[in-house]
Amino acid sequence: MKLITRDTDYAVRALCYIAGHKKEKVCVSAIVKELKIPRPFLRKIFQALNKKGILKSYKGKGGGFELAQPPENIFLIDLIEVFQGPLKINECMFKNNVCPSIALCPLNKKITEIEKDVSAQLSGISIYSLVKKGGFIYGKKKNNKN
Amino acid sequence: MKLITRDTDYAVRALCYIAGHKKEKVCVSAIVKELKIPRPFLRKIFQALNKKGILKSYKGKGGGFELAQPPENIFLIDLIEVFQGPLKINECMFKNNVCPSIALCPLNKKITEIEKDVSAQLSGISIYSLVKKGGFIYGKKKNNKN
DNA sequence: TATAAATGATACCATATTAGTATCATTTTG
DNA sequence: CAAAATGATACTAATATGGTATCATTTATA
Repeated sequence: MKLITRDTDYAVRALCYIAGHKKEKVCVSAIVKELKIPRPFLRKIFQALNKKGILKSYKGKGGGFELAQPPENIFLIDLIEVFQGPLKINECMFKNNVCPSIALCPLNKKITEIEKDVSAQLSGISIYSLVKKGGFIYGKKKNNKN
Repeated sequence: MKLITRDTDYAVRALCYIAGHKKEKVCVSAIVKELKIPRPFLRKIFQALNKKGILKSYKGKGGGFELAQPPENIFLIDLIEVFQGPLKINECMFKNNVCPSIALCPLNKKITEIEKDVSAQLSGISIYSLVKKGGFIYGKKKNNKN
């Protein structure tokens, strides 16, 4: 059972990478080289993040991406919601007319509590909080010939 | 994003149903009728629960299933693990040799904490705790001709 | 102004997971 | 022996996941 899928995963890593290159635009090719993410997949991911206002893109030669928001304001929960839709632990247990009432259902109540907890915790993990501790510092570009 | 899949869902409901019929064996057909779960699917689910020692089966005419353990001892986490494998929120973020070390990775650390929280909460929800509150009392069999 | 290097848009494809179905064998009661 | 139950197992359909592929557009710069 996965809470985080591959695209969310890659997005987190790539955003951390960009966050480590503060003043620079970073192009997909550079990240692909460094993080070994399949290039077209990362392009798709970045286009989504761009549309959602998490990345800002620059087209044309010398273009690339930068964070559209400070890394303190980009949270894991946001990325999960971009790629996996809204956090919703259970959505099918109560649809039939079998359970007397979703409002009264004790399971639904408990699951909803867990959901809120998880959501709160995921909302506390920012890109900044991941980068500052050092685990995701990927080193600056060396001699990039592409 | 789902934490609970359909089979786990059905299993919970069916076990609650059985728990409401304490002294009786309950056959698949009866549950199917009451809960509107697809019959062959529920059969598959019950065979899995039987193998895991959560249900006890009686073959032959007049046979059926009963709980192999008291409902106080059957927890949501157990059912999730039967049908969805072990709770593991993230398993792919750290496999490559990109991240310096999984032990140092701040994201892994935080995700692991969330994982433990969720697991603890799911371990606190027993079939009994769902049945006793009344939300899952499905009423006894009426005149069952199958 | 042509070309190279970047992203934008979009459609497609392969694999895995989820949600079942179908069938035949076996057991048990009557 | 027949009916009614589960056991075992294989198959199938739909959806989600993890990508590819292609062409269009923009921009810097030689």
